[in-house]
Amino acid sequence: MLRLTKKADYGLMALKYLAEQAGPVPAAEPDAHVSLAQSAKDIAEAYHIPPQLLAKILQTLAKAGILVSHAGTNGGYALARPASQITAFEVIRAIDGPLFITSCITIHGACDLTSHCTIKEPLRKVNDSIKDLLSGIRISDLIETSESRPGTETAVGGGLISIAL
Amino acid sequence: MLRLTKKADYGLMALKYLAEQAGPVPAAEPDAHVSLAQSAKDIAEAYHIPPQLLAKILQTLAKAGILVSHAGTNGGYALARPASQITAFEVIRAIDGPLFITSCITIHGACDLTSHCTIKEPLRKVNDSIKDLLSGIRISDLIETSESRPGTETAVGGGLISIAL
DNA sequence: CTCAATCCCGACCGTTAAGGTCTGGATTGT
DNA sequence: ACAATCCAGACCTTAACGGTCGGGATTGAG
Repeated sequence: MLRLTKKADYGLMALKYLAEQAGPVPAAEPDAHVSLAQSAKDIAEAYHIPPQLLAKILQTLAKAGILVSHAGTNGGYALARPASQITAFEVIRAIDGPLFITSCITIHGACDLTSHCTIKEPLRKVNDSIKDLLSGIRISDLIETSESRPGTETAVGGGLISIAL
Repeated sequence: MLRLTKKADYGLMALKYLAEQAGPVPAAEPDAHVSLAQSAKDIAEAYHIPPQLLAKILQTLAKAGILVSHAGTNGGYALARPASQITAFEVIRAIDGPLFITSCITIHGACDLTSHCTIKEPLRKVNDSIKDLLSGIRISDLIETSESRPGTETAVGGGLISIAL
């Protein structure tokens, strides 16, 4: 439950990969274009994920304006913006669709049980909080975080959270 | 995506209902027993949800120690603890099972793609944050929150969130 | 100009889990 | 003894997820 789809996972991985390929920003030209084009096939191989599936995911991200694509030999995908300007939220939303923690919260705000579903409001706030949470994470945050010595069980608990109900 | 199951929804509603039935704490006896017994059938009717399904949910919650049950005529379910000591997190966990935002994070911490899944750590923190978020919500927070004049579109944005990556 | 490497798109399919039902049995108050 | 309730498990249906396939449209390279 409350699970991200694998597609979203794959999408985030791919974006991270593209951000890394761009290099740690050559310092010289900060506006040099955001990342080199990589083919779907290459990225899929790098992470051992089904190429055809990843292809579709990348297409989706391109349609959403997160990636730019280029057909032809040596074509591929590149970030449409710097990695620091792409949030996990928009990626997930682009791939998995709108984010609703509960079936009560639909696009129109109404729920099938409209009147009797007394729990809607509080959950809606949780929903928004999660949204804010994911909006605060950028692709650039994903790279270089992987430096956790294996075995050291990386104390994770640091999530400082405050929610106002 | 990232959706709570309906079962969890129903469970929360039922708990809220039980908490309300207990009354706004008679002020006199704060330790008077937490709530009156209500049959699964009654609760189901109150919210128009399938009785047999709710029955199973309540059984699950009873097994988890969140509710106490009593068979026989005028039997039913009651909160095992005061509503202020039951968190949304434990309810959801009891009903939907362990909370993993991504398929990468399993019970053993490992993921199928173990080595190449480079995104695990950051998402794990998101996971923990959501857990903390839900742990901060108690059943008692759910009641009386529903006072939002319909039509006033209740500005929701107040979720104060800070996450430390 | 042709060819190969790409991206693009829609159809298809198997598996799984969610949501819900049914049936039979075990408690317990009246 | 009986009716109301909880308990437990098998069962079914549907939809979404994860993945595959095949055909078509770009575009750079030789």
